[in-house]
Amino acid sequence: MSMLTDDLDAIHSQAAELLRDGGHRYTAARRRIVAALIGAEGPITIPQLLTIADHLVQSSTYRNLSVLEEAGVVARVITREDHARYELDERLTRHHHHLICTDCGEVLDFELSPSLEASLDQELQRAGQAVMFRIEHHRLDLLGTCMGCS
Amino acid sequence: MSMLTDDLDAIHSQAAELLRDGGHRYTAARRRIVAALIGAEGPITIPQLLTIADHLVQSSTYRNLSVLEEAGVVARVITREDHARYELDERLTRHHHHLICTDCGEVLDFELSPSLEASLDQELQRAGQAVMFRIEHHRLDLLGTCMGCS
DNA sequence: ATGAGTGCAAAGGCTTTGCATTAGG
DNA sequence: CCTAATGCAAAGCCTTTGCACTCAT
Repeated sequence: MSMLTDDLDAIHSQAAELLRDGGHRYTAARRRIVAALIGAEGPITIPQLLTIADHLVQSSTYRNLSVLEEAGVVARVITREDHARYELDERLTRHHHHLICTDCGEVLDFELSPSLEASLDQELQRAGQAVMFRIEHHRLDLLGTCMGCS
Repeated sequence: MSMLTDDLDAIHSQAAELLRDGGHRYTAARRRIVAALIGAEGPITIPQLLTIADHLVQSSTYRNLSVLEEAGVVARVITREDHARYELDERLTRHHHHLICTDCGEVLDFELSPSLEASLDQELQRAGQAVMFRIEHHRLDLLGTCMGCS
């Protein structure tokens, strides 16, 4: 999720605020994590994160990603691999979906047309009500083969 | 995915055939796994599976689920938990989606209206082409709170 | 007979935790 | 100051693997 330079400060500010709300601090290590996620093309694994960003300790990074997730700054993305993937939470970016390559595991972002997104939401609400399920959000992924692997 | 009694034989037959195609056997243990999945309301974890069905050894069950998945008999479902979940593959059942309780982790099946499913597919194809991604299938889940947890 | 399948136990590998130290507010 | 955060190492936990035995064809 690469961003305009203008948005960077906004993202960091929101991250700081979300953390404060949860009684946490926006430390240098957490800022490094967020910065790395801003620069990524899509959700990245923890090994990738540890490679991209310097001065990140594995255990602290796991802990920080937990805190950041709980605070709503980042979101854990489930694919099918061993490694968990993380991205910035949609409240700091935009609602989007994922293209997951079943070959190499890489994940790309994409967006749906607003109209389809709307009718989808509508019907999902209906489907949820039918089974007394309170829907918080949905997750739509495409599984297939990416350009490099096909 | 509970089924009509009439469908049971068909499912087992298809399972046997899919396995044969891959050079595998439809053994008693594998039949027990499939039977347990037929009886489930949705994707179940391996601990659940080991509890529901008797005479299943953990390591063999893991191995068998791998074989069954590779053969296309079962599908691994990704949620957010520690335990993997499995269900019968859609080719033995029907295309459907999941309601995932973010509280207790349970997963229920549901279906979308055929018309929305169609327009969704259409737009997803388009979205995939835009980034040179060959789409095999999609995955749509609802995250929220189930009746018991709300 | 012959290779797939099984069971038990041990090992792998991602993730989490204990604990002493450091640092942010 | 005082609590959150950090680093290092060790432990956890789901899952996989080695190996000898059994079973299906």
